Amino acid sequence: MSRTTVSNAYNRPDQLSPELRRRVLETARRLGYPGPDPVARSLRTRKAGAVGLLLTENLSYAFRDPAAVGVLEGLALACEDAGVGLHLVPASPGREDVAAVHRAGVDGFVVYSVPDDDPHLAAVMQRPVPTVIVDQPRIEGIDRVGPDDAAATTEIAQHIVSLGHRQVGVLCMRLARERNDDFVPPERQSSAHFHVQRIRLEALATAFSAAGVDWSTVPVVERFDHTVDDGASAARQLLDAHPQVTALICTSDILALGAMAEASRRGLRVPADLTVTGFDGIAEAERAGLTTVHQPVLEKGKAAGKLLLGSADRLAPKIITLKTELRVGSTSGPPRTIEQPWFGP
Amino acid sequence: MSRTTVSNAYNRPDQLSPELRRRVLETARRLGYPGPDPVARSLRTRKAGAVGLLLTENLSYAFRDPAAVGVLEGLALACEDAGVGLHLVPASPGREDVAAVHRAGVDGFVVYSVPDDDPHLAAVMQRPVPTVIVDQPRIEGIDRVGPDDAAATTEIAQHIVSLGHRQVGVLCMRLARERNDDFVPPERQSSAHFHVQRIRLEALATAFSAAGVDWSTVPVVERFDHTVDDGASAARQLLDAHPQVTALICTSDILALGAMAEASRRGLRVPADLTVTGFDGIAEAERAGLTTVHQPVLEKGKAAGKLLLGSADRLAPKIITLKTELRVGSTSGPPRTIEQPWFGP
DNA sequence: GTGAAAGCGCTAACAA
DNA sequence: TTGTTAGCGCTTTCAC
Repeated sequence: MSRTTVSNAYNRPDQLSPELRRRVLETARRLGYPGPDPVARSLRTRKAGAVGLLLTENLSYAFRDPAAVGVLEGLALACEDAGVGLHLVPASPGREDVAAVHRAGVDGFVVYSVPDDDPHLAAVMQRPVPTVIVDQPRIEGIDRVGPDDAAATTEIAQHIVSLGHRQVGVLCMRLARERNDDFVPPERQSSAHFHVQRIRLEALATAFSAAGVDWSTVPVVERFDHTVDDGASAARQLLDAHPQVTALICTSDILALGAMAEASRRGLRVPADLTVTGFDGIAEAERAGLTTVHQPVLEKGKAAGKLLLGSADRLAPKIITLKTELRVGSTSGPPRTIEQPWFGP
Repeated sequence: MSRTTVSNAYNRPDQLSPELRRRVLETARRLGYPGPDPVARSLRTRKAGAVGLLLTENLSYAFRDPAAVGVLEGLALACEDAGVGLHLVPASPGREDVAAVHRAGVDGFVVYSVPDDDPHLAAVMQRPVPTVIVDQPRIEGIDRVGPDDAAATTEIAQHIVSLGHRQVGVLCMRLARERNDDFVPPERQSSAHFHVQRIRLEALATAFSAAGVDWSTVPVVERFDHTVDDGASAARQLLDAHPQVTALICTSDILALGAMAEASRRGLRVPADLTVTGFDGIAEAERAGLTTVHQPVLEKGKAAGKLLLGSADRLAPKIITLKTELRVGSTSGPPRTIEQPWFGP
C-alpha cells in the first residue's frame, strides 16, 4: 500500500472508499502508527497551526494582573475559534536569549507590551511571518491594537485639574529595560522605551502645563515590577518626599491599588486627603471604587488574534483603536484645603 | 558556499572562524534570509521545543480561577527555565474536534484536569510523546502530579463533624461532560468521570457515614460552569430545598465564595447560621477567611513541567503527591442551635 | 480510487 | 575548517 493512500485516509476521507479507509486506520493501529507527524506535516504544508505570543513581562506579574490576563484570555479565545494553538514564547525581562523566538514553530506573532529596543522583538521582526503588536511599541507598517493612550490620559488629567488639583504626583510602570525604582528625571520620561508609558506621561505633561502647572516640578516615581506592593512603595517614596501632593495619578490600576493601601497606612483618607486614579479598569479596581480609565482588555486580545489570523491577503497595515471610558469612582475629589482662620462678624 | 557552513554559522559558532561566520550572517541578511526555518529544524532534530497543555475547561473560567492560573503560571515558569515554549491546545468542553491535538508540534503534553472519557485525552495518549497529568484523571502508567484528595477531603469532613454538624450539603463541580446543574443522584456520584470530584465525594461519604450520617440523605448539587455565580445559585438551590442544612461543603473555593454570597443574600450569618468550606486556598478565599484546604498550585504547575521536561530516560512512571493543609478560617463553626426554653431556678 | 515521485528546509555523519 | 550526502515524515501533483 502506498503512502498516498495512508495520507488520504487521515486527511481526505472523501478521496477513498470508507472500507479501505477503515482498513488503513485499523492496520495503522495494529502496527502502532500514531498518525501523521505534526512537524513533518507542518513543514510540508507550511502551516504550523499556532500563533506565538511574545510577552517580556515577568510571568508571575503578568498572571497577577487581570488586565494582562484579560488580553491573554481574549487572544486564547480567538485562537480557539480558529482551531490554532497559542504558543507562549519563553522570554523574561532579563533574558537575552533570543533563540526561543527563532525556534518557535508558529504562523505569526502577537507581541504584547514590550519596549521598543527589546531584542526579542527584533528577532520577531526578522521572522517572515505576520505580526500584530498589542499596546506597544508602535512600529511603522506593523498591525497594532490598543487604546488611544494620549486621549484617555488627557481625560484623566482634565478630571483632576477640574477638581482643582495643582500639586500632583505620578506613579508609573517601568520606562526602560534597566531597573530604576526611583524618581524619574525629565529626560528619562521623554526617552522612555515603553511607548505607552511615554505617551501617558507626555499627555499628563501637556494637560497640566496647560493648567498652569510647571511639569518639571511634578514628581514621577517609577517601578520596574508591576505589583500592588510596588505601587505602595512608590507612593510611600513619593509622599515622603512631597507630602504636599493632593493627587496621585497612576498609570495602572495595580499601582493605584498599592497607592491606596499606602494612603490608608498613613492615615490619609481617600479622596478627602488624597485623590488616587488608575488606568485599565480591572474588576478589583472597580470594586474598590477607583477612578480609572476602563479599557476592554478581553476585546483587545481577541482583536489581536483575529487580526493576525485574518491577515493573510491584506496589503496595508491595520490599526485598531479600542474605546476607553473614564470611570469616575469614589477615589477622586477636590484637594484638601488648608484650614482658613475665620474672620467672623 | 555550502549549506553546512550556513547551518553551522547559526547553530555552532565554534565550528567555524568568526570571520567566516560574520560573512555568512552578513550575506544572509543582505539576501533577506530570515534564518533557519524552525519547523524544518524541528523535523530534523526531532525536537519541537514546546510543551503542549491540554485543558478542557472553558478558558474564560480557567483564567478567572486563581487556582488554575497558578498551575498555568507554574508550568509556564518551568518551561521558561528550560527555554521551551508552552503550546496551549485549543479545546473546550463542547468541542469534539480532536485534530488540534494531532496538529500540535510538541515534545510532550501536560494534561490538566480533564474527565477520563475526554476524546482530547484519548488523542493525547495516542501521541508518542511523554505526558504528565495534573490532578485528573489517574491513568495507569502515566506520570501524575496532584494532592491527596481523599486525605485532604477527609480532614475537612472531620473538621466539620467535630464541630457537631450532622445536616450538611455539598456543592461540587461538574462530574461529567454532560451538563447537570442540579442535585446529584448517588449513581452519578460514584460514576463521575472527573476523578477528583469523585474522590472528594467518596471521601465525604466515608467520613460522614462513619459519623453516623446516612450519606444517601445528604444533598449534593452540581454545577457545570465554575464561577462564583454558579456557586451562589447552587447554594440557593440546595438551601431552598434543604433549609435545615447547617454546613455547606464546597469542592472548590470559587463555589464556596458563591455560597457565602448567597448566604449573605439570605441574611444567614457565616458561621453562626451556616458553615461554609472550600478547597484550593486561593488568595481571595484566604482574604475572606474561608475555611479551606490549601494546595500549592504554583508548585503543582512547576512540578508538572519539570517532570515532563526531565522525563527523557525514566523507566517507571512517577507520581508526585503535593502537600495540602487544612486552613481553618472564620467561616466554620458549630451548628446553629434551636433556642431551648429556659427552665430557671 | 490508487500509486510513483518530488521535495518542503534543515542538520548530522562523514569525507576532504 | 569546509563541503557532500542522506534523510527527518509528510503532502501533493500527476499519471494510471
